[in-house]
Amino acid sequence: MDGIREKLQKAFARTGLRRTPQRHDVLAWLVRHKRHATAEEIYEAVNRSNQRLSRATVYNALHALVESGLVRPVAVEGAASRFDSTLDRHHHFICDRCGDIEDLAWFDLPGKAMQAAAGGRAVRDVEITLHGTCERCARGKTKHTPNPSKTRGEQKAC
Amino acid sequence: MDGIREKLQKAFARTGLRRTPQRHDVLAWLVRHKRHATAEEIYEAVNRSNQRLSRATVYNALHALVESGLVRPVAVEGAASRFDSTLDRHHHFICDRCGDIEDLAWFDLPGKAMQAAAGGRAVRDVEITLHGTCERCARGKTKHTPNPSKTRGEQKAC
DNA sequence: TCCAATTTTAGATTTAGTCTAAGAATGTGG
DNA sequence: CCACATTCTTAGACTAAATCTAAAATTGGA
Ligand SMILES: [Mn+2]
Ligand SMILES: [Mn+2]
Ligand SMILES: [Zn+2]
Ligand SMILES: [Zn+2]
Repeated sequence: MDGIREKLQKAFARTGLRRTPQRHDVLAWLVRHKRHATAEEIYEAVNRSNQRLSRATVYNALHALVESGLVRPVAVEGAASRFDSTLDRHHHFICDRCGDIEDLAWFDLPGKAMQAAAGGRAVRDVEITLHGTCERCARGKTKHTPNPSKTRGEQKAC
Repeated sequence: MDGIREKLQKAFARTGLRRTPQRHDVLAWLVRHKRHATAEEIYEAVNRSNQRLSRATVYNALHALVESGLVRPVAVEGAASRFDSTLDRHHHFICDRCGDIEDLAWFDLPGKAMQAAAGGRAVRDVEITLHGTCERCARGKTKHTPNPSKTRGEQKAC
């Protein structure tokens, strides 16, 4: 029955990243809310409850969190990067019609083939992304908004 | 002995994409030169020999080429997308120190596991990207800066 | 408490990419 | 060949994404 606050404190302690109020708020929002948000979305949401939080700080915090492994970035062709609080290992599916990013269950790569391909390089991370049409778009129920950066309502004090 | 011109004509014919001088120039440059160039790099290079080629046209051409499968985009976290003339199937390695993108030999995914993870989604393409430290950076003799925006903030020897 | 290092901030700046509206090129059918 | 609709290209304005700056605030430790 650890609260989220304690959980995040442990996460910060584990990685050695200094836990500032801003970093905490950004990570807490990511953990609690929809994944794959853009920096701008995070800024707007967190800034609502913490008036004095600047865009630059969101970027700073996200960079720090990514570097320490608490957050994973997802690059999207021609659009703003998205961010994912990595609780569990998983892969991604990006719909090329609506731009939505969905989580896929983790599955392993053939380690031997991969190592052969990587040669002498030091591999820190493997990223697998499937591209295609999501089920909603396949059903024709598409809003055709490849750049879906409009508000999430609903935010709460941390 | 087909020249590059004939090869590209065939490629355009095969995909059904209209071959305009601008699209041809962009694709020809990609095929001939370094892969993984940004739209801006392509614009600057091609524009040198064809004074009347606009930035918008480079983007238009790249999008058309990507859509028809002659070029593949490579999204990079926090930096401009790069473009790759796809001659052969391969994967990518991105160095998180210098930002360089290197080609890796193709290897297959466990198709069964992948299909299970994808569920009902229509998968058009699979993208595998390894992240880590390239051999040059590992050796500490980095003088290249292929992705200048990746070397922001603190960068020591890389 | 004091201090140096780190972090945050607002706003300016740079970079990436799209959009617009007018003109040029293309191809098709006559 | 021409007429004409369609597609493509263009310059530059515009929007969006991300970084930079330098001053102020916060922090942890001595
Ligand atoms: Mn995810
Ligand atoms: Mn490549
Ligand atoms: Zn979709
Ligand atoms: Zn490197």
